[in-house]
Amino acid sequence: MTTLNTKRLAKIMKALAHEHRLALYLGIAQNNDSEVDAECRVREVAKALTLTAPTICHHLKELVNADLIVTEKRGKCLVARVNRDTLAEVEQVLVTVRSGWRHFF
Amino acid sequence: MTTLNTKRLAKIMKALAHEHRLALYLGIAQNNDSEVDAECRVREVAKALTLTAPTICHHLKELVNADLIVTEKRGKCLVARVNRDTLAEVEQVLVTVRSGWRHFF
DNA sequence: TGGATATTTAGACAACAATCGAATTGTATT
DNA sequence: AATACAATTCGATTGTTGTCTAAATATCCA
Repeated sequence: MTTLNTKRLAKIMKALAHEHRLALYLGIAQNNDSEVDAECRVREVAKALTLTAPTICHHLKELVNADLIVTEKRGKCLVARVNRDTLAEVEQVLVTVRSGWRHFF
Repeated sequence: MTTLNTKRLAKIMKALAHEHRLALYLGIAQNNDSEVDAECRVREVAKALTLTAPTICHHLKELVNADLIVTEKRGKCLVARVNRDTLAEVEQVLVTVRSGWRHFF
């Protein structure tokens, strides 16, 4: 787990900075608690977003790359779940900033 | 205070999604608690980031536009401070997502 | 093995965004 | 009013990214 410096934080933000990608992320988060996180996210969500599969694939890669989600192949399909640790890290920064911490960078 | 839908959240994220702009934001946050928030942020931070004034100006506008900061002109100079409400809103979403809320969109 | 379904890669294109230099506007001071 | 300093606007350029189609790869099942 890398330290959350400005560069890495910017990368995480960037991954969430696009409406479609954010919706994708939130969609994954939604279906995340259920033990049955075992459907084909990609194709399913693709429809909901009226985007093509390659585009979704591209967005997924960015989310993975920012450590926001992890993916796993199950049979033909791909399942994804959010990485709560990353989320917690970001939360931490926001709280810190909001409460006026001075030693960030 | 607008509702924090996907679109608006994406916009906020986008404002923080660039390394320089994030650094700018964090810099503003840093000098924020002090009652003496009364220096020329822009030119000052511009030097720290090795960017030109127009570029900083551009970034500031995006931060303002995302409701992340508010600016105020004091004499020749510009002072800025973070909008904690927006920050709190985002925090709220992250906490919500992390704890598995299902009713976001 | 062959067909069906799902994801990924590759390549192309259009839209967007970051940056700069030059010129402009605003404000204070003399 | 003139000068000096700070910020902004404008226009151009360059690099990045979201999206698509077409093709490739992977996995399951009959």
